[in-house]
Amino acid sequence: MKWPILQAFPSFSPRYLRPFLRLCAQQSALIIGKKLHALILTTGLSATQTSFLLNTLLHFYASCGDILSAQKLFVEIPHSCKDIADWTALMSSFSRQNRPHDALRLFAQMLENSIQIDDVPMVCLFSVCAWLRDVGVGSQGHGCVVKMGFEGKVKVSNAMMDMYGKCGMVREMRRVFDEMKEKNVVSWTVVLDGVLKWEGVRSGRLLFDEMPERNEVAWTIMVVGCVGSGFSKDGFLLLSEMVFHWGFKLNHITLCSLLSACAQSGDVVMGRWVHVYGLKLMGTEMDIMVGTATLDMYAKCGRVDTAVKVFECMPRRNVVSWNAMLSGLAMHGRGRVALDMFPRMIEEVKPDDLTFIAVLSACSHSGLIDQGSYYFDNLESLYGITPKIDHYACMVDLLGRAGRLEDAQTLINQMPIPPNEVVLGSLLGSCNSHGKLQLAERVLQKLTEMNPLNTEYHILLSNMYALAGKRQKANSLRKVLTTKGIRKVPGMSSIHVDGHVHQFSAGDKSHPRTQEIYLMLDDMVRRLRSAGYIPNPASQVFSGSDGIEDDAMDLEEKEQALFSHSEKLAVCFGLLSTKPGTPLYIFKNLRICQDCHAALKIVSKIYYREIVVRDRNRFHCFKQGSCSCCDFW
DNA sequence: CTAGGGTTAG
Repeated sequence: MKWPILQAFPSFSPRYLRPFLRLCAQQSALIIGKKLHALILTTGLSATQTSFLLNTLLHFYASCGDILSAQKLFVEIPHSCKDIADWTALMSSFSRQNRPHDALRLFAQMLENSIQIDDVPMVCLFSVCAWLRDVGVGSQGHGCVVKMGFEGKVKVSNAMMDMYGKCGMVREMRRVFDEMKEKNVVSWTVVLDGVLKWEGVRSGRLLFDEMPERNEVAWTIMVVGCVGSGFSKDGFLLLSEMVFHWGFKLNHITLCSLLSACAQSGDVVMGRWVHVYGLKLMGTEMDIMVGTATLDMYAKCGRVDTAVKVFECMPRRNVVSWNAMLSGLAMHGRGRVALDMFPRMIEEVKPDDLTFIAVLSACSHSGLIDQGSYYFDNLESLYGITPKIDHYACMVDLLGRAGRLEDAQTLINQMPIPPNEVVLGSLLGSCNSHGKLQLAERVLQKLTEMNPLNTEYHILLSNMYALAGKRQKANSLRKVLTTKGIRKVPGMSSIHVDGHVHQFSAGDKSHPRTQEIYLMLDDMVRRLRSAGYIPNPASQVFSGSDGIEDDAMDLEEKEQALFSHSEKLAVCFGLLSTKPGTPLYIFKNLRICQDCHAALKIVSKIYYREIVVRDRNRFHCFKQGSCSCCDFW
């Protein structure tokens, strides 16, 4: 056997092998490392010599993410040679591979085995708790830190603050921060992230200005925080200051986080800027991750055609890119296109379970029942994928939307896993669209057992009662909510104009241009009526989405309430603040209401405007009197 | 022959 690699070692001994294995670990060169491991076992090193290498090998496998091999070595290492670093290597490997519970179990075993814990596993513990949002275990960890006197270790405190921040315990986080004698950029950055998330952009900005030192991470977090809270203009100003004044270069991680923030908030203006920056930085050799984030941004900002273009221009694509593309098409109701692309996908990459969530939801949003059933039935046999609860949820959705509620129920009964909230919530939604009151009652019962705090389901059923003329039942159901003191999430619609996000709630009068908006609304309703639109007060009760208590209203009031739904207000503002003929892009946090859906179809026609609405479920593109969802939602 | 393990930005 000739191994060129052997010639690299003047003497085949741990002394030379160890640095080589470390290099493999650093570079994640799993194959080469494995060959070395094989050599070590076969080349006749003495048992003592080999045992000197076991820890290094463990570290190598742990850092390459080959947990199985790492675990095997962990068992093989004799007790006398196993120390804290070996435990920590394995634990951090679990945590990096998204197996937080295994990491926690290992930590518990360390305690059971009376291993003297030092600061490093503590950092790892907090990172796991942060990921799990488990402040219970996290604060126990805090206790350990105090007991063992690790508070002075900056990294430990940073990880601890991150844990508190991720869990929403801002006060705890700040307390730790204030008591730290020695802080570094990371400390400030962690706190900045938490404050932005839980106390808002204003407090975040104050903290940001106070920071003694800001690296590109801090800047990115600040910009993302602005964009995420609708402060688009401030975000953009900060981004240009970061790049042009301070000369920070954006790397692919920064680009991805910015793009994802733009996708979430619907900020296509900044999204485009970031896209262009990426193009200049990388040219046609666009990084796969950045390319994927870019197409995802365009899709989620309502520009699905641009998303397709970006996708087609990517020199290489992985399964994530394909999944993003397919689910983008699904959200836009382009189920047919998505299915046509699928054969091309399986030539390029191996589909995973997310792929089929995209495919099934594409079928569901486009009413392609047969195709959906086909893929679902063949998941295992053709693609080797065991259906998970989310796939069942898609199928229940698909059947339910199509009115096949019996089939949906049968499927739920056949599931090997008990149904979760998503599955039943989707079934309830279908009961609603198909007027199955009795089934809805049963489903609601189960849903309330699962999640007593969710108001949406009660409102849905209460609206169904109201629609069926059972006012008393409807009201008593609503009373249940009020006596429990639970308030529903208010419906909000927003629109980006000139770098600002304008947000509206139902009947909102807080906008500086309220007067003009309501004049426009009057005009709109008048023109809608003459175009044949009949307001549907039932859907005021029915939609429940924009939340106006409606017990005592007469018909006229109900109509008025209907007219001032948040999405209509946003459209009116859009009509009067953008150039004629330009499309309007509206974002709504809940599902679009049925009356608004009917109204916007006509608006798109009589105002010659394309109106794109992103609601919680999908996109609706209103154009010349019809909607891309084909009324199939 | 004795180092090796960890935090923030998808």
